[in-house]
Amino acid sequence: MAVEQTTRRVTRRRVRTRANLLDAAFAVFAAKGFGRVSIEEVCEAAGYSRGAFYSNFDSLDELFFALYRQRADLIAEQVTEALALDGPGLDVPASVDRVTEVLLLDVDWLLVKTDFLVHAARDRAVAQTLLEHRERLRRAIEERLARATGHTALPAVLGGVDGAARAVVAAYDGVTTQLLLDKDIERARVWLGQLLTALLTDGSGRPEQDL
Amino acid sequence: MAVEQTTRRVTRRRVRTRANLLDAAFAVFAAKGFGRVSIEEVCEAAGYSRGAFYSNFDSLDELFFALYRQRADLIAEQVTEALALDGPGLDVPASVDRVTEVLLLDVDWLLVKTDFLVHAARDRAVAQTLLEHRERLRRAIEERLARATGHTALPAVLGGVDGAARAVVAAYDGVTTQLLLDKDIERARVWLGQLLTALLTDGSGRPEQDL
DNA sequence: TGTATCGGATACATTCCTGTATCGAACGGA
DNA sequence: TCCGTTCGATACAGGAATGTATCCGATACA
Repeated sequence: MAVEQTTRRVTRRRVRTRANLLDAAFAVFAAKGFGRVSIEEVCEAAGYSRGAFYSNFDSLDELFFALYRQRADLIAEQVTEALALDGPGLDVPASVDRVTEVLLLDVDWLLVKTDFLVHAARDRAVAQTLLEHRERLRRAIEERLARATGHTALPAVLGGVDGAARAVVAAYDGVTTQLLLDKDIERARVWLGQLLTALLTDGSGRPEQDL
Repeated sequence: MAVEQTTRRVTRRRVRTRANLLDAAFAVFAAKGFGRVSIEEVCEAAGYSRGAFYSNFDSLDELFFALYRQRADLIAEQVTEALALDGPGLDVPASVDRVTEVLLLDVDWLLVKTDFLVHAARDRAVAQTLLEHRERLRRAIEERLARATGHTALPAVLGGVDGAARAVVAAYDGVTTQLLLDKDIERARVWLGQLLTALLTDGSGRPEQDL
């Protein structure tokens, strides 16, 4: 953290500045990619000088990390909420619609998240953070699926609720990759729905909706 | 391209230099990520001065592009070959083993490829190249699956051989994402096998091996 | 409202990287 | 082997980004 001290009077101005810097960073990172952005650019976009930056962060890496945490937490909450909404039956299309509303809506977030992925792939500590975020999401899915068992059967190949949840995440990641290239959100949404239906049904051709 | 001229005597030395630069770039990009690499670093790793670089490329972007094409072509060939090998029956585990031997073996390649993905996600022209590469692979898979129909049935939800091939690619992408974080190749391989089995069987619980 | 502290602007030194221009050595063809 | 061409090393100038030190206006709190 920038400026260590046992006690520190944190003013409102500081909080605002920090938030503005993070917001500006998000926009700039999304547009140009983390690797092509300088501290100055972020400051300029936020309407501050570099003095403000160094007063709040030690490096661009630290800011990126903070940015990721902020948004990832937000999204994890939203997804958990969205999954908690519906009843015990597993209405795949409805759930997918609601969740993708959160997860696939904002291509900018996908861009930044992928930047963060390649960043994490080269740094154990950062990777750990990302893995934890992913696990939180997977857990939420797992619980959702668990509530549905008894009502519906999952395909055996994946090995229980745990495997099924992993499969959902993998499908999401797979669809994301394609989406980053063709930028066709609607297509991605439909496609994810199909994939999940294929993965979460026993394959009798009868999707397990509303059972 | 660097140094345009209608006719040009290309010496062997030049070819060697170019190849060395590309190889060095691959190593450096894999280790540090495209965004954190300077032209000088690539040259140093290759044992050349910057003069050699500018004689062969105009920018780091151009080199990156050339590097991607080179490796992507190689891999597309290998995958096509691997898929052409076996008979008309669809032996999912065997095919997966053989293909992942090529696709998931080299984490360095996955790192570079993902760097290229985020690069492409922000540049239409580059994205086009990546999409073409992906389509080549998808076609190879499609043909493989087509040869298997009549012997085996695919789940209807995905909508024919086309959809099934897309699903295979998505599964691969999904597993790749996780692999980049946990670096566990064996796990990834097993996991991809399970996913594909789940996706490509009619879900009766009976994988369509050796039919 | 007064005052001590905090936050951010500004200016500066520095480092790193880029791109170009030039030159000698290596190369290939005869 | 000789010669014209090509390749890559070296030196240089310019620019861009970084991090720090300093200062003044803003802010919290009594």
